[in-house]
Amino acid sequence: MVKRSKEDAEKTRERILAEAKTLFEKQGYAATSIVQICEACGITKGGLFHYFSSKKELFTEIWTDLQKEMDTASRNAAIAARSKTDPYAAFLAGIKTYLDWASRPDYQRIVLTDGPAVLSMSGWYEADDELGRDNTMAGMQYLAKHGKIDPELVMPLAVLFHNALNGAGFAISRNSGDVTPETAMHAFEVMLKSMGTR
Amino acid sequence: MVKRSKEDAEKTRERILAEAKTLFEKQGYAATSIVQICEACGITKGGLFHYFSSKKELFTEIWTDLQKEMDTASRNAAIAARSKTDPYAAFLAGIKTYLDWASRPDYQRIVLTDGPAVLSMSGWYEADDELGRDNTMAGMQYLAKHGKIDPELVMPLAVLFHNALNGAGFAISRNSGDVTPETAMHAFEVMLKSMGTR
DNA sequence: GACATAACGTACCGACGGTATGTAAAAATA
DNA sequence: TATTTTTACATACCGTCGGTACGTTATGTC
Repeated sequence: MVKRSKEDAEKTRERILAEAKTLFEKQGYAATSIVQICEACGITKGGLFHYFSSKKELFTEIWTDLQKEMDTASRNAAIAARSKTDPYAAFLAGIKTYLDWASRPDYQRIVLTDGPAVLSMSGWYEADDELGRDNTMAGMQYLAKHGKIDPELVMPLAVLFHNALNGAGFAISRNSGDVTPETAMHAFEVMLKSMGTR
Repeated sequence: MVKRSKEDAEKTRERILAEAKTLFEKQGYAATSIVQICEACGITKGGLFHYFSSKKELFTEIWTDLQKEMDTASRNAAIAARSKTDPYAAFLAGIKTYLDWASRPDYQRIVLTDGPAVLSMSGWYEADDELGRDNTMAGMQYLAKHGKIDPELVMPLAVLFHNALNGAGFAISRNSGDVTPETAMHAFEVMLKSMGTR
């Protein structure tokens, strides 16, 4: 068993991604070694480095996959919830989906906790901007278009709202009692709608 | 020169903390080695481990110091800005101070970026809760006391606002144009005061 | 002045991320 | 079908890392 077919090779690659993701989620990036990942996959380091040129690159792909999954999920939820009667419906549906994701342990650990440190902050923010913040941006632009907020504030408000959500995800997963997906969602709705009624 | 006096020892300890902080800020926690810190201090590993039992412990102390500094700074700013005419003044002054800190490179890298990964998220949140969120909690409680928001939402709203600020700090330091300390502050003020006018 | 202790230095260890190289089977080529 | 090239790994090795064990000597204490 020294060489597999192309199909098997693809499976090996996905196996590495899956096992690495599990270990990164459970132990964190730094505490997870490459050999540990290899053992979980039944291969050796030579095999892993054939597919990924570094531990960081492997992590980055896992990170990106998670972000893209979340992005399409919340985008789809927003589209599905579009309504002519309730202008906030789509935005809030996207938010709700994001909150669900942000309270998931894998998203928590990989994207929110380890991501910034591993991708050295700038890289994290670049990608996080492009993906996660689109939804909040759209929401804010909607409010601006309807004269609810100053157009100059679209960007900073989107940043504020987006990170408010990130933090809510943290608090929820911590499960310290006072913050649940429901209360967070409710609080966010209050926050958002107050903006529109001024 | 194998043994210094107690005064010198204290200086050595502070020297380690200072040099380590500089390196952690510039290169990040993972990319900074203990020997590198030692070289910057003019000592060897034996010396460093005499004061700090692990790299993580050293980092934790630097992290805690930074957080405490920021906390007292924003607390003092809030107290100094207290006003009978403007109920938001104290709260906003605290916020402003926090925004200033959150846009500092050392606070950025050490507390916001590397902190969660190194302190494994739960530890980060514990301390961050006790320190950084007190101010926002107080602000929300003020609003609740005056009937502006549902008391049940004090906690989740504090979480949302607190993390909105964290994110604003990131965006500011990234300096991508649209978000500056001024616009962020303005946006935050709008956000906060909308809550009170409903 | 004897003695314990504090403040380091020195030497070493296992584990880590990464590289260089080997190898056999699959795929491409003819 | 025979030959060549490439793919999919395994093996062996390297420098560096965080951490430990232990040594050494000046300092404080009685």
